[in-house]
Amino acid sequence: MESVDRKPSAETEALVREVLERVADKWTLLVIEELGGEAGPRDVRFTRLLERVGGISQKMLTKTLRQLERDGLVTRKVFPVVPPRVEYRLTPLGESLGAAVCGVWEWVERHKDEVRRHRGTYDAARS
Amino acid sequence: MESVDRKPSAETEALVREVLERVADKWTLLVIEELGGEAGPRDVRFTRLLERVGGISQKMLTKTLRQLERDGLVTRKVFPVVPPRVEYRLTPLGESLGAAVCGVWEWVERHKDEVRRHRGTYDAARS
DNA sequence: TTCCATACTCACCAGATGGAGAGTGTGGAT
DNA sequence: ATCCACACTCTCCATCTGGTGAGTATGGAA
Repeated sequence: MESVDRKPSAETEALVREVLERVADKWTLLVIEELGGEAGPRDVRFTRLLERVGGISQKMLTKTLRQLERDGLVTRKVFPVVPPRVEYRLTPLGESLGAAVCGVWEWVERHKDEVRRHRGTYDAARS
Repeated sequence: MESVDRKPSAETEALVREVLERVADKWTLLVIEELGGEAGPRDVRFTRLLERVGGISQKMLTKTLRQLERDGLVTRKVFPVVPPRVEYRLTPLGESLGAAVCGVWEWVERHKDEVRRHRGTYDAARS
C-alpha cells in the first residue's frame, strides 16, 4: 500500500494518546485558555483562576494545575508570605500548546451554531 | 484592539464548552483522525474502524459515531445487504474539524518527548 | 439444518471522576 | 484571644464511564 502506514510505533502512539488525553479532559483546555488569553494577565493566582474558570472546584483546579506543572506547561511560583500567594503562568511550551489549541477553540466558536442545528435535526428525526 | 472581553455570553460559553467536551473525549479525536487521515480511505466500515482505532470497544465506537453523526460531523451510509454493511465518512464540517484538530495532534507529536522529560524530572524531584 | 458474517444493542458491573464541605497552617489585624 | 485570608488537602459519596460478554437479525454457504 502506498504511503505505507501512519503508525509510527506502538510506543509513540501510546505517548501521543497519553498526552492527548491529558489535554483533552474536562478542565485543562479551559485553564490553559484562561492562562493564555492574549489580552489576559500572565501571572494568575489560584483564587482568580477559580473565579474565571466558572464551575471548577478547588479540587479539580489543583489537580489540573499539578498535571500541567508536571508536564512542564505551567510554572508555579510560591511567595513565602502569609496568607499564601501562588502564581501560575504558562511556560513557552504551554503557550505553544495554547496556540495549537486555539485552532480547535476557534473552530468551535465558528461552527457551534451549525453543530447545534445538526443536533436539532438529528434529535427531531427520531423523537 | 484590546478585544475587551472574550466572554461572549453565558449561553455561547456554555455551547462552546459543550462542543469542546464532545470533541475532547477519549475516543472522538482518534476516530476523526482515522476517518480523516489524508492518505487514509474516505469511506470506512465499522469493523475496520474497530481494528484501526486500537483498544476501542464496540460499545464506545458505536456511541462515538452516533455522537459525531448527531453533530453533523460524519455521515452513516447503510447498505441494505446481508450481512450488514455500513460506511462512515467525514462530512465537510467534520473535515474542517479534523484540520483544526490536526494542529493539536502535531503539537503532541512534536513535543511529546519534552513532555515526557518534564514528567520524569517532576516525578524524580518528589520521590 | 447449522453456521457464519456484520453491525449492532443490552444488561451488568467495577472502577474512575469529580463535587461538597470540612480541616490545616501561619501571621497580622481587631 | 479570636478571626481572617489564601491555597490548599482530605474524606465521603453519588454519578458517570466504559469494558465484557451475550443476544439479535438476515440470507447465503456448506
